[in-house]
Amino acid sequence: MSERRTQILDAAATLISERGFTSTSVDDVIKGAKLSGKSHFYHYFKSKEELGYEVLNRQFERFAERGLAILREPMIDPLERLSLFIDAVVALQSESGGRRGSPFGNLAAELADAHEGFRVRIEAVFERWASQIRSLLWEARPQLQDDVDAVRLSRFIIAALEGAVLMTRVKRDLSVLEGIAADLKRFIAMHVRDGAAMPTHRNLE
Amino acid sequence: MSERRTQILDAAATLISERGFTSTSVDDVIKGAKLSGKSHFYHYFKSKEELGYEVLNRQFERFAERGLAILREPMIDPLERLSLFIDAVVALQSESGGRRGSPFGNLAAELADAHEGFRVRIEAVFERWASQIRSLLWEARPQLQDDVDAVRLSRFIIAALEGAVLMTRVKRDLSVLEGIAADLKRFIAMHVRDGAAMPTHRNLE
DNA sequence: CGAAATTAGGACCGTATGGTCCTAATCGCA
DNA sequence: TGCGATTAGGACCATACGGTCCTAATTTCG
Repeated sequence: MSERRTQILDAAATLISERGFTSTSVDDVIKGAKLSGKSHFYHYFKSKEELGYEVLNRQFERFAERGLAILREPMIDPLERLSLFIDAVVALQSESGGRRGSPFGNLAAELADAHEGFRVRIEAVFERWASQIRSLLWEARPQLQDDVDAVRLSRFIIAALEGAVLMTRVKRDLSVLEGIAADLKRFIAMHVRDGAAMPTHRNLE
Repeated sequence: MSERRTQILDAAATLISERGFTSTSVDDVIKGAKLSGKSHFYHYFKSKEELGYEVLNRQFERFAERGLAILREPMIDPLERLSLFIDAVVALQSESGGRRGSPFGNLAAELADAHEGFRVRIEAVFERWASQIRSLLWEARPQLQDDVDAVRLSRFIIAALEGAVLMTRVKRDLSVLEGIAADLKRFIAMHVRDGAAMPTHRNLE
């Protein structure tokens, strides 16, 4: 992957997460990536749409590395991992100072109804995310109550986090996300088997 | 309020909730409301922005009448009301066949970072919504545990619902929302005082 | 009736959009 | 040395955007 390409993708990612896909023009991206002109851009991408798809992919990869990876840490108790993952989402959001939503939630709200190509790709992103959580819940099965529905619980976690990021952005107040994250942990703890010991009690309580 | 005006507002509300504010052009609204031309439109609204504000207001009023009103029903137990309200959100979403998100969540994701005027108005909407839930929780105080934080819980409920609507739209599957709504009720039930009887057990369990 | 509000319809403007095409300079590398 | 990939930069295009202005017909209502 050429350096210029990633430069363009990075600039586009920033712009899209700030203004949305539709409101980000190709000329904006060119300016942001300091390209010489349109032909320079179209040398690397065949259309703005394709750029958008690649940006989404990279955002997910980045999230997979910096967020979802925690869900697979082999040396940590699964439920503790889940709690650390929630912390990581809060931390990632803090980086942008509470501004800027989840890149997935943003694109979802903007394009889910209007653009089938994006909708399908965003759906795939959420599915991969949910699947990671499901695996973790499966692993934590001995500590969980028998009737825990991993599919439903994983969806609930994602929805709560996405909704929390959205509200945090609207209120411009990070403590909104922190509060919801804490409540979400309590909700998860609700599914723990009575006899099972809670991991470290640092994060889930 | 003249009939034409509401006609324009209704057409705009539909278009905006389908394609977002930015992607809805004044010409689209004119077509949708069957106006004769631009001057006809600008006879009623001084700008597209102002139209957007009024649409948002109307969406909230509609939501207040068809949704939030349930939270204030005087003859029903407060927690039961909360449960019925969640059902109402699901029902409202069903009307659009799972498509179309919350008009607030949509605008929030699209404009919260980009347009301060909208951000402030959307924040006010969420605040009024949260305040209704807080009142209800205050009313339900005797049935709730002492340490229930009404501010936090109300935010959690809204975030979960907004996130749920978003995911439902992406997956084009209403059962996602139904599942999250059910889990949300269980989370609320978690805050009920041990001794207190659950209302009808029909909705909260 | 007559004035005011509403409807109708079109011309126009400056700006921005995604995208194409073309020429020429520079670069890495075999 | 020479070839292909990259960089540079500009002209151009059809379309769309929000918004203004103007004229004239029609309706509403005191």
